[in-house]
Amino acid sequence: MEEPPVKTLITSALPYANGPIHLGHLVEYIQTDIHVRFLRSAGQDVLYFCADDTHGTPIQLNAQKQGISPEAFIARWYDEHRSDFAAFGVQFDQYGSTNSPENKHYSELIYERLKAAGDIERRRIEQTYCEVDKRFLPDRFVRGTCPNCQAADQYGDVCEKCGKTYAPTDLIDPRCATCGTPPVRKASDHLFFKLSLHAGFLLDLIGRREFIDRGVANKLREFFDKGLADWDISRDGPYFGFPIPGETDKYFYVWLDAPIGYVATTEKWARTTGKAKDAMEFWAKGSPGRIVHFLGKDIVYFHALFWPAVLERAGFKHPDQLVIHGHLTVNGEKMSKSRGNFITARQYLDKLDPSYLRYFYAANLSPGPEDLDLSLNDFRLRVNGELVNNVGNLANRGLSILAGPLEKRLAPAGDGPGRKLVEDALARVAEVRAAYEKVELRGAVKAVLEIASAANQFLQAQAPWAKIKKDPEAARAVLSDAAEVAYLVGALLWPVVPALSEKLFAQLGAPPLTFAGLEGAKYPLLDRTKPVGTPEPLIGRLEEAQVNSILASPDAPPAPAPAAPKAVTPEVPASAAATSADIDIADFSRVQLKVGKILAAERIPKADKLLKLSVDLGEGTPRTICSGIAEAYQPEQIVGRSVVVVANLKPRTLRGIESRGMILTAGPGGKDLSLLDPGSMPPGSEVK
RNA sequence: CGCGGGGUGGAGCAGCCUGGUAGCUCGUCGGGCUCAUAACCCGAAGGUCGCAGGUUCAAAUCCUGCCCCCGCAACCA
Repeated sequence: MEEPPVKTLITSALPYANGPIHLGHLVEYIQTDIHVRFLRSAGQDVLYFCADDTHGTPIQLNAQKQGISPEAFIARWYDEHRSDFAAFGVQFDQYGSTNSPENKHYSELIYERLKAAGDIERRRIEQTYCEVDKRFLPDRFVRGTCPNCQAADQYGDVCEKCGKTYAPTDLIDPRCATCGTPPVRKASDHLFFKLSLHAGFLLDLIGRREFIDRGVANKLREFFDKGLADWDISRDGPYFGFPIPGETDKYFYVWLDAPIGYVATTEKWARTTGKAKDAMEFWAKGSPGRIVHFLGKDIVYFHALFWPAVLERAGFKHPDQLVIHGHLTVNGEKMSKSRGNFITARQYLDKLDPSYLRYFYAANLSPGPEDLDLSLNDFRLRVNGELVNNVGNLANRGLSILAGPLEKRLAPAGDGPGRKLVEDALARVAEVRAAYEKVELRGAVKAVLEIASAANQFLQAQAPWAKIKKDPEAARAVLSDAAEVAYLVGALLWPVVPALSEKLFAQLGAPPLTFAGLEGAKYPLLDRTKPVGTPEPLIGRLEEAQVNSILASPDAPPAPAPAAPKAVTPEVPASAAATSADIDIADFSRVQLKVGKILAAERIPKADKLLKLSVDLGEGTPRTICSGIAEAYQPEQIVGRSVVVVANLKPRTLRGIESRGMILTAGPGGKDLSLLDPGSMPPGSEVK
């Protein structure tokens, strides 16, 4: 039965052009790439698009800090992102940018259509404005108390406690997140997308199981329970983004034009390749084909609510499916610079082959939003035990006899004991295929492992290395059949580790085998008249030290040595693309460490972890330093103690108190830390 | 009562939606093989599936309550 190939347009979420690609990003891109490769291998017509997300205040401010234009700033990240993805074998049909003429065009088009449909409303709102920074503060740059549930320190757009969405000016006691001063209120016209009108449409959409994971849909329903708020899609200048047509000094909010980047990148692809007239062949309402977005659970809100409603109202096609993945943890913890387990794509690539990571992610990924843990120990053991020892070794052990004493010739297909092995393996192709289709990657990997394992058992039982002495042709038959399975395994694992599969095909002297090629395939798969190639190990084993070396941070290795002072990780500007493991002595000497004596200590109201300290650094006037040690120490027990202080740290306001310096401690934090003790040296003494 | 995720042999996980032999990888112990990347194969030990109730002929799986851990967030500079 020939079905017409399904045309599928697949995207991964757009990485923000404000920092390096890290292993957390790669969960998504690798998951998506594997799915795309599978569909392609199965003969489907599939396109994979992505782009850099380039607009918004953080990028503007960071560019400003570096004294370059936002355009120059995002250009750097664009190149780096592309090369990182390429190195991991993530193959886009097109990689665009939201700061492109195509995106400007579609952002304006969609906006005009929403306006024409009566979905845009102008409202004069009071907004927070920082007179120090001379700008309106984006939602995320205002903090304050939630007007709905009184929770403290909430962002300006949505309360993390009660889920209520509101405007930044609704906050009680707001303050500027960058400079800490209380902002003033200033009126300004804003444009709203009337999301509230489309609750019915959206509820129906997220109720479809094929659209989104059920658990995620349940979570999303909370927004409806509270009442869907309209969506403010404009921002006042200064802002890095597209000017809104017909308005003065107003720009599209970054989250309006970011997903439109999917459309814009489609357009760019169409123009570049000439394979379609324009993006509307895919995105116009009623267009044939499927649109599938892969994204992380943190941005479901935008993709499942705003985005489909915007598309629908603008006469576009909304996505058919959202595949939501969880977040990456490293050694069981959230990946973060301060924990020392932050691993960038570059750091990884400097040390390890991308195939290991692609394999490990696949072996652990299901289609749901569960988090994935990259425990480095587990990573090594699993990769070695499954990919290297089982799959890799299967190919190598059989081929080396064939290529050696048996002179690279395969046996003609026969009815020997290996035939059943191959036929049993072929019988499982449908299962593997089904798992890939459901993005149940770990299920696919598991089935492949069982197939490979059966072939290893077969070789063990048949012992061709013994047979060869008396009956070389019997050995040849056994090894040829084992090679069949290796060939099959190569095909089944190609979406996961294409580089290894291709290597394997070459060693077998066989053409690439695809899922499409396996459709109705029968024993034998290999052309038995062709000689095999030269075997060599597909991929080496991972050594413990090698794996640990991808953690560049000095306090990361499971140290037998006493814990290093935790706090010395300097905050590197996001722009410092080069993340190097070691610093030289000059870097270290920039940190001014001094002995300080604690003169007074008190709790800070409503702060669980902070103590306000008065510390003598031998400077005449004692300094005020806030330190997060309240869970480990009572104020009275530390008065009079000597401590080590970072003296030249940039002052920072914590809980409204300016803290000038940092107290060094050892240990993981919380209740479990201890102050570093400089002994009896007087206040102001240098520490080095 | 902030929201979410989770507690299954020594470690990490699957199974739970659609009740009915507790499975996978690693580790441990014993054996085999020697072609292969100290790899491969066979066998064994090891779990009252967080706790307490309930429903049922039958509960890891459904219901109720409780305990604990993690994430988000943040005041860890």
